Amino acid sequence: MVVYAGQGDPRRSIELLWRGSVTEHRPGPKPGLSVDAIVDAGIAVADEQGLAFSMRAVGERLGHTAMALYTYVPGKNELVDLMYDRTMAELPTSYPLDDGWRPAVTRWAHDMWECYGRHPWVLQVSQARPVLGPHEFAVTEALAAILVSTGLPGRQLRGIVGAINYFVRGAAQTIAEARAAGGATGEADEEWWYARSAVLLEIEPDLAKKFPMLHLLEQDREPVDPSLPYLENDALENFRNGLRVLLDGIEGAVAKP
Amino acid sequence: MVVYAGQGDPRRSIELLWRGSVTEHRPGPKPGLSVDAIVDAGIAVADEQGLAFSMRAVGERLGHTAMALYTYVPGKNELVDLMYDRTMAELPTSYPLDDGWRPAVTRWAHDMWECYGRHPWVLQVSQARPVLGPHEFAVTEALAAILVSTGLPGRQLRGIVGAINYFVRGAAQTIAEARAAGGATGEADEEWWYARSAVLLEIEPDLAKKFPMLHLLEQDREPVDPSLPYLENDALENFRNGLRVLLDGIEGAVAKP
DNA sequence: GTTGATTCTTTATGCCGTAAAGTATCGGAC
DNA sequence: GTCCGATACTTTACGGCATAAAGAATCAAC
Repeated sequence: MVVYAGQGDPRRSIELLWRGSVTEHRPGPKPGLSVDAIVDAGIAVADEQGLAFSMRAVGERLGHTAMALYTYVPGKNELVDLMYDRTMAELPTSYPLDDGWRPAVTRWAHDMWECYGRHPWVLQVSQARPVLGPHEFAVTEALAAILVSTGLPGRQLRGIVGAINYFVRGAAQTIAEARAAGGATGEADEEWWYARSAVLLEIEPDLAKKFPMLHLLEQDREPVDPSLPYLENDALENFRNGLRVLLDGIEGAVAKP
Repeated sequence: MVVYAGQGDPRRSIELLWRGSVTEHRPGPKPGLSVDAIVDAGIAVADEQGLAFSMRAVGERLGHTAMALYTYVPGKNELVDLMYDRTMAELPTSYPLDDGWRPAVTRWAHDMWECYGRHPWVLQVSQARPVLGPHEFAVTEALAAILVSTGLPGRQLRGIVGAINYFVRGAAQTIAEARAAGGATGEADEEWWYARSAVLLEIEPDLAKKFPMLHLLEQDREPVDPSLPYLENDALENFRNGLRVLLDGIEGAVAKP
């Protein structure tokens, strides 16, 4: 299931996301943890195990129990929100426009793609309800800054920003989850794929005849980067070609009316 | 967390997906259930509760215990695979090309968008590892059939098929999860949104100055369909405008070399 | 009538997030 | 210096989940 962003107390969540340095504290034992440390540990655990990580795992990585985290963070959902926004802090907040908007958007998309590759669990955090954290804002601001330079009206730019986001996210998901699922069962993704399609061909031998267009689509293949495995090659090729088409569409809109 | 497709025994999964009518049975009590009935019940429950539905809920809807399901289906993951493929059966398997590829793709995208709207949980099923069911194949075959008529080479079409899929999926997710999250907390999404952004503006009053381009992007708004709530209006506008840009990009590729 | 395959229920295991209650540690007030 | 109350953290416990294991009921074939 997907973890929805921000179902807890809105004030508490937003304060955690936007907080400055914070909190001198008066009485009581000195804190052995901090929100920052917990968020870092959470990211590390999620990088290994995905969003299905447990609070116990995060606590243990910090030498404490799961319940210790609840002193700093209201619950797992809010922790995921914080992890998400922290991850977005890895990305640049502006891109040079010297060569125009197109190379800048391309770089933005590649940076985003790589960030998703480093932290695949981010793709499982709902993007519908924005986490509304500062770094998420900054990332979108960076893309918006590039696109505003096209001179297109806001109405059209909103659709474009969405399209780029969806595309990068989707393309990244294809590859990230392929890797993750292989890891989950202990199989390499290649093996998984071959096992499935072998069985499929055995049960449904005339697959190519039943779905001729899909079969046609699979023709005309050559490895983009021979050092990469099959599925990643595929994903990379689709990412580049798809992005090119999308950018062509934007170019058309800029050129026209 | 996301439910990954097909982690069980590949042979069993694929047989379930592609099985014909199946199974006379010899001794033992007559089955009170069937795979079909379970899949239907699963879809009904998931439509209400999302992918976090429990096997108990599905069993009870059929007047049985959770464990009864395991006679027919290896586990929850496989059930979700079956539900996914069954849902894809709602979509047309071909589109007329009388007016060319562009209106056909537009209709495909709208049908898909609406199907996601009816069954939002589908958006949470991993799309990385295709479920490899017959109806999923058929849906993609339909899109491929349209796009092959452009005459573009497979290399390029694969990226385009991906881009369209990702875009529709992403756009549908934005709206579907907005609705779902509202339902989860019992708030309407409008209220949720206003509560969050009110707190945000209170804590960070000069938001518009910190992210000027985002602020600029939000200008130039007018409701597409006044009968719809705010967020849905937004999503619909972005869907239409984004799709237009994407199709323009394809048109450019068709016209050019 | 008996055997054995099949359906379904019962029970139990081991996860999960987190509520509640208890313990230890400290700063400030007196 | 002593005590109060807030804070940090642990322990224990609860209800929920998927599903393994074992048992009860049902029927066809011999």
